[in-house]
Amino acid sequence: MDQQLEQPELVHPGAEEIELPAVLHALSDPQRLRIVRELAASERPLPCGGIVLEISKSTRTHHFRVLREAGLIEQRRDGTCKLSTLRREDLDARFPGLLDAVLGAGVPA
Amino acid sequence: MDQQLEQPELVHPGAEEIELPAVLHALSDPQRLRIVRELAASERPLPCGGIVLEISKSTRTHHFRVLREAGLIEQRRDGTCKLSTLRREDLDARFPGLLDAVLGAGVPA
DNA sequence: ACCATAGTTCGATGACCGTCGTATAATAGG
DNA sequence: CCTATTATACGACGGTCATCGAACTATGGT
Repeated sequence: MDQQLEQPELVHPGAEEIELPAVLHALSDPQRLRIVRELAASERPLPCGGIVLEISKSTRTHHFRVLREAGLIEQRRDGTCKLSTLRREDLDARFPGLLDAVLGAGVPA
Repeated sequence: MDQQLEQPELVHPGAEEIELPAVLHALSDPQRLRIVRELAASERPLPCGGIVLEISKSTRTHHFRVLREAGLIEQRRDGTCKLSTLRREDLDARFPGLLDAVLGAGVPA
Protein backbone atom coordinates (compact mmCIF):
# COMPACT_ATOMS: atom_id res chain seq x y z
CA MET A 1 0.00 0.00 0.00
CA ASP A 2 0.94 3.59 0.03
CA GLN A 3 2.65 4.87 3.08
CA GLN A 4 5.47 7.31 2.95
CA LEU A 5 5.47 8.14 6.65
CA GLU A 6 8.11 5.75 7.85
CA GLN A 7 10.24 6.50 10.88
CA PRO A 8 12.01 3.21 11.41
CA GLU A 9 14.68 4.71 13.61
CA LEU A 10 12.25 4.99 16.50
CA VAL A 11 11.85 1.84 18.52
CA HIS A 12 8.23 1.05 19.29
CA PRO A 13 7.19 -2.32 20.67
CA GLY A 14 4.27 -3.97 18.93
CA ALA A 15 0.93 -3.88 20.66
CA GLU A 16 1.32 -7.50 21.75
CA GLU A 17 4.85 -7.01 22.99
CA ILE A 18 4.03 -4.47 25.66
CA GLU A 19 5.13 -5.91 29.00
CA LEU A 20 3.38 -5.12 32.23
CA PRO A 21 6.48 -4.72 34.43
CA ALA A 22 7.98 -2.31 31.90
CA VAL A 23 4.77 -0.29 31.80
CA LEU A 24 4.53 -0.14 35.57
CA HIS A 25 8.16 0.80 35.88
CA ALA A 26 7.76 3.54 33.30
CA LEU A 27 4.81 4.92 35.22
CA SER A 28 6.52 4.69 38.59
CA ASP A 29 8.55 7.84 37.96
CA PRO A 30 6.78 11.09 38.90
CA GLN A 31 8.11 12.99 35.88
CA ARG A 32 7.00 10.31 33.46
CA LEU A 33 3.67 10.06 35.22
CA ARG A 34 3.19 13.76 34.65
CA ILE A 35 4.08 13.43 30.99
CA VAL A 36 1.53 10.66 30.56
CA ARG A 37 -1.10 12.69 32.36
CA GLU A 38 -0.52 15.71 30.17
CA LEU A 39 -0.59 13.58 27.07
CA ALA A 40 -3.85 12.03 28.19
CA ALA A 41 -5.30 15.41 29.06
CA SER A 42 -4.52 16.96 25.70
CA GLU A 43 -5.64 13.90 23.78
CA ARG A 44 -3.68 15.34 20.91
CA PRO A 45 0.00 14.97 19.95
CA LEU A 46 2.35 17.13 21.94
CA PRO A 47 5.98 18.04 21.32
CA CYS A 48 8.50 17.03 23.97
CA GLY A 49 9.05 20.63 24.88
CA GLY A 50 5.36 21.26 25.20
CA ILE A 51 5.26 19.74 28.64
CA VAL A 52 6.35 21.78 31.60
CA LEU A 53 9.14 20.00 33.40
CA GLU A 54 11.91 21.51 35.42
CA ILE A 55 14.47 19.05 34.17
CA SER A 56 17.13 19.33 31.53
CA LYS A 57 16.54 18.56 27.90
CA SER A 58 18.59 15.40 27.96
CA THR A 59 16.69 14.07 30.93
CA ARG A 60 13.45 14.82 29.17
CA THR A 61 14.62 12.92 26.12
CA HIS A 62 15.52 10.03 28.38
CA HIS A 63 12.05 9.90 29.94
CA PHE A 64 10.33 10.04 26.58
CA ARG A 65 12.44 7.17 25.37
CA VAL A 66 11.61 5.07 28.40
CA LEU A 67 7.94 5.71 27.80
CA ARG A 68 8.25 4.92 24.12
CA GLU A 69 10.23 1.72 24.58
CA ALA A 70 7.77 0.54 27.21
CA GLY A 71 4.99 1.00 24.67
CA LEU A 72 3.21 3.82 26.46
CA ILE A 73 3.62 6.50 23.84
CA GLU A 74 4.18 6.82 20.14
CA GLN A 75 6.57 9.39 18.77
CA ARG A 76 6.57 10.74 15.28
CA ARG A 77 8.70 13.43 13.74
CA ASP A 78 6.95 16.52 12.54
CA GLY A 79 9.31 19.05 11.12
CA THR A 80 11.79 20.14 13.70
CA CYS A 81 9.90 18.78 16.67
CA LYS A 82 8.70 15.34 17.60
CA LEU A 83 5.09 14.74 18.44
CA SER A 84 4.09 12.25 21.09
CA THR A 85 0.78 10.50 21.61
CA LEU A 86 -0.50 8.13 24.24
CA ARG A 87 -1.05 4.61 22.88
CA ARG A 88 -4.46 4.45 24.46
CA GLU A 89 -5.98 1.78 22.28
CA ASP A 90 -3.02 -0.57 22.47
CA LEU A 91 -2.81 -0.19 26.22
CA ASP A 92 -6.53 -0.61 26.78
CA ALA A 93 -6.51 -3.69 24.61
CA ARG A 94 -3.62 -5.29 26.42
CA PHE A 95 -4.27 -4.13 29.99
CA PRO A 96 -7.93 -3.16 30.22
CA GLY A 97 -8.62 -0.53 32.82
CA LEU A 98 -5.00 0.01 33.76
CA LEU A 99 -4.50 3.35 32.09
CA ASP A 100 -7.81 4.70 33.32
CA ALA A 101 -7.01 3.63 36.85
CA VAL A 102 -3.61 5.30 36.76
CA LEU A 103 -4.93 8.46 35.18
CA GLY A 104 -7.87 8.71 37.51
CA ALA A 105 -5.76 8.05 40.57
CA GLY A 106 -4.38 11.51 41.06
CA VAL A 107 -7.65 13.32 40.46
CA PRO A 108 -9.61 12.73 43.66
CA ALA A 109 -12.95 14.37 44.22
CA MET B 1 0.91 -14.15 80.92
CA ASP B 2 1.78 -11.77 78.20
CA GLN B 3 -0.46 -10.20 75.65
CA GLN B 4 0.19 -10.11 71.96
CA LEU B 5 -2.02 -7.17 71.06
CA GLU B 6 0.40 -5.13 69.07
CA GLN B 7 3.07 -5.47 66.42
CA PRO B 8 4.37 -1.93 66.24
CA GLU B 9 7.62 -2.97 64.67
CA LEU B 10 5.97 -3.44 61.29
CA VAL B 11 5.68 -0.28 59.22
CA HIS B 12 2.38 0.05 57.38
CA PRO B 13 1.34 3.27 55.69
CA GLY B 14 -2.17 4.49 56.44
CA ALA B 15 -4.77 3.98 53.76
CA GLU B 16 -4.57 7.64 52.79
CA GLU B 17 -0.80 7.67 52.69
CA ILE B 18 -0.43 5.13 49.92
CA GLU B 19 1.42 6.80 47.04
CA LEU B 20 0.86 5.88 43.43
CA PRO B 21 4.50 5.95 42.29
CA ALA B 22 5.46 3.70 45.20
CA VAL B 23 2.69 1.26 44.36
CA LEU B 24 3.63 1.18 40.69
CA HIS B 25 7.28 0.74 41.51
CA ALA B 26 6.49 -2.08 43.90
CA LEU B 27 4.46 -3.81 41.20
CA SER B 28 7.07 -3.27 38.50
CA ASP B 29 9.22 -6.12 39.77
CA PRO B 30 8.30 -9.56 38.40
CA GLN B 31 8.93 -11.30 41.72
CA ARG B 32 6.74 -8.89 43.63
CA LEU B 33 4.10 -9.05 40.95
CA ARG B 34 4.00 -12.79 41.41
CA ILE B 35 3.69 -12.42 45.16
CA VAL B 36 0.77 -10.05 44.75
CA ARG B 37 -0.90 -12.36 42.28
CA GLU B 38 -0.59 -15.33 44.58
CA LEU B 39 -1.89 -13.32 47.47
CA ALA B 40 -4.85 -12.20 45.41
CA ALA B 41 -5.49 -15.72 44.19
CA SER B 42 -5.56 -17.25 47.64
CA GLU B 43 -7.64 -14.45 49.08
CA ARG B 44 -6.43 -15.66 52.46
CA PRO B 45 -3.28 -14.82 54.47
CA LEU B 46 -0.18 -16.61 53.28
CA PRO B 47 3.20 -17.04 54.98
CA CYS B 48 6.22 -15.62 53.20
CA GLY B 49 7.55 -19.08 52.56
CA GLY B 50 4.23 -20.20 51.15
CA ILE B 51 4.96 -18.60 47.83
CA VAL B 52 7.19 -20.35 45.35
CA LEU B 53 10.12 -18.17 44.46
CA GLU B 54 13.57 -19.20 43.39
CA ILE B 55 15.24 -16.46 45.33
CA SER B 56 17.03 -16.45 48.64
CA LYS B 57 15.28 -15.87 51.93
CA SER B 58 16.77 -12.43 52.42
CA THR B 59 15.68 -11.29 49.00
CA ARG B 60 12.20 -12.54 49.74
CA THR B 61 12.16 -10.58 52.97
CA HIS B 62 13.25 -7.53 51.00
CA HIS B 63 10.41 -7.87 48.49
CA PHE B 64 7.81 -8.33 51.18
CA ARG B 65 9.04 -5.24 52.93
CA VAL B 66 8.86 -3.17 49.74
CA LEU B 67 5.29 -4.35 49.23
CA ARG B 68 4.39 -3.64 52.83
CA GLU B 69 5.94 -0.17 52.92
CA ALA B 70 4.25 0.73 49.65
CA GLY B 71 0.94 -0.18 51.25
CA LEU B 72 0.18 -3.16 49.06
CA ILE B 73 0.16 -5.84 51.71
CA GLU B 74 -0.38 -6.19 55.40
CA GLN B 75 1.82 -8.44 57.46
CA ARG B 76 1.02 -9.90 60.82
CA ARG B 77 2.94 -12.34 62.95
CA ASP B 78 1.31 -15.65 63.64
CA GLY B 79 3.45 -17.89 65.76
CA THR B 80 6.70 -18.64 64.02
CA CYS B 81 5.59 -17.44 60.63
CA LYS B 82 4.30 -14.11 59.32
CA LEU B 83 1.06 -13.96 57.43
CA SER B 84 0.56 -11.55 54.55
CA THR B 85 -2.64 -10.24 53.04
CA LEU B 86 -3.41 -8.00 50.12
CA ARG B 87 -4.82 -4.63 51.19
CA ARG B 88 -7.59 -4.87 48.64
CA GLU B 89 -10.03 -2.49 50.22
CA ASP B 90 -7.50 0.24 50.88
CA LEU B 91 -6.12 0.00 47.38
CA ASP B 92 -9.52 -0.07 45.72
CA ALA B 93 -10.57 2.94 47.72
CA ARG B 94 -7.52 4.95 46.84
CA PHE B 95 -6.87 3.80 43.28
CA PRO B 96 -10.15 2.36 41.96
CA GLY B 97 -9.65 -0.28 39.33
CA LEU B 98 -5.88 -0.31 39.53
CA LEU B 99 -5.46 -3.59 41.34
CA ASP B 100 -8.04 -5.35 39.21
CA ALA B 101 -6.34 -4.09 36.06
CA VAL B 102 -2.94 -5.30 37.21
CA LEU B 103 -4.23 -8.64 38.38
CA GLY B 104 -6.28 -9.24 35.26
CA ALA B 105 -3.46 -8.21 32.97
CA GLY B 106 -1.49 -11.45 32.91
CA VAL B 107 -4.52 -13.73 32.87
CA PRO B 108 -5.88 -13.60 29.33
CA ALA B 109 -9.11 -15.46 28.58
C1' DA C 1 17.03 -26.88 77.88
C1' DC C 2 17.50 -27.99 73.21
C1' DC C 3 16.50 -27.74 68.56
C1' DA C 4 13.94 -26.88 64.39
C1' DT C 5 11.26 -23.51 61.81
C1' DA C 6 10.43 -18.85 59.85
C1' DG C 7 12.08 -14.34 59.06
C1' DT C 8 15.22 -10.51 59.81
C1' DT C 9 19.52 -7.86 59.72
C1' DC C 10 23.84 -6.75 57.95
C1' DG C 11 27.35 -5.79 54.76
C1' DA C 12 28.65 -6.38 49.99
C1' DT C 13 28.27 -6.37 45.06
C1' DG C 14 27.04 -5.59 40.46
C1' DA C 15 23.45 -3.54 37.74
C1' DC C 16 20.40 -0.09 36.68
C1' DC C 17 18.39 4.68 37.06
C1' DG C 18 17.76 9.78 37.05
C1' DT C 19 20.22 13.59 36.35
C1' DC C 20 23.39 16.70 34.22
C1' DG C 21 26.41 19.31 30.55
C1' DT C 22 28.22 19.35 26.22
C1' DA C 23 28.44 18.17 21.69
C1' DT C 24 25.89 16.67 17.72
C1' DA C 25 22.26 15.83 14.27
C1' DA C 26 17.91 17.31 11.66
C1' DT C 27 14.85 20.56 9.97
C1' DA C 28 12.58 25.19 8.83
C1' DG C 29 13.31 29.83 7.41
C1' DG C 30 16.04 33.88 5.99
C1' DC D 1 24.79 29.47 2.87
C1' DC D 2 23.85 30.57 7.90
C1' DT D 3 21.09 30.46 12.01
C1' DA D 4 17.66 29.31 15.27
C1' DT D 5 14.80 25.60 17.07
C1' DT D 6 14.12 20.95 18.57
C1' DA D 7 15.63 16.95 20.02
C1' DT D 8 19.31 13.01 20.45
C1' DA D 9 23.93 10.88 21.72
C1' DC D 10 27.55 10.45 24.81
C1' DG D 11 29.92 10.13 28.86
C1' DA D 12 29.85 10.81 33.71
C1' DC D 13 28.33 10.90 38.53
C1' DG D 14 25.75 9.72 42.62
C1' DG D 15 21.95 7.09 44.23
C1' DT D 16 18.95 3.28 44.42
C1' DC D 17 17.83 -1.57 43.57
C1' DA D 18 17.85 -6.72 43.47
C1' DT D 19 20.51 -10.14 44.91
C1' DC D 20 23.34 -12.96 47.89
C1' DG D 21 25.46 -15.46 52.19
C1' DA D 22 26.16 -15.54 56.87
C1' DA D 23 24.91 -14.39 61.37
C1' DC D 24 21.09 -13.39 64.23
C1' DT D 25 16.25 -13.23 66.54
C1' DA D 26 11.96 -15.12 67.78
C1' DT D 27 8.70 -18.62 68.46
C1' DG D 28 6.97 -23.32 69.23
C1' DG D 29 7.53 -28.15 70.03
C1' DT D 30 9.92 -32.18 72.20
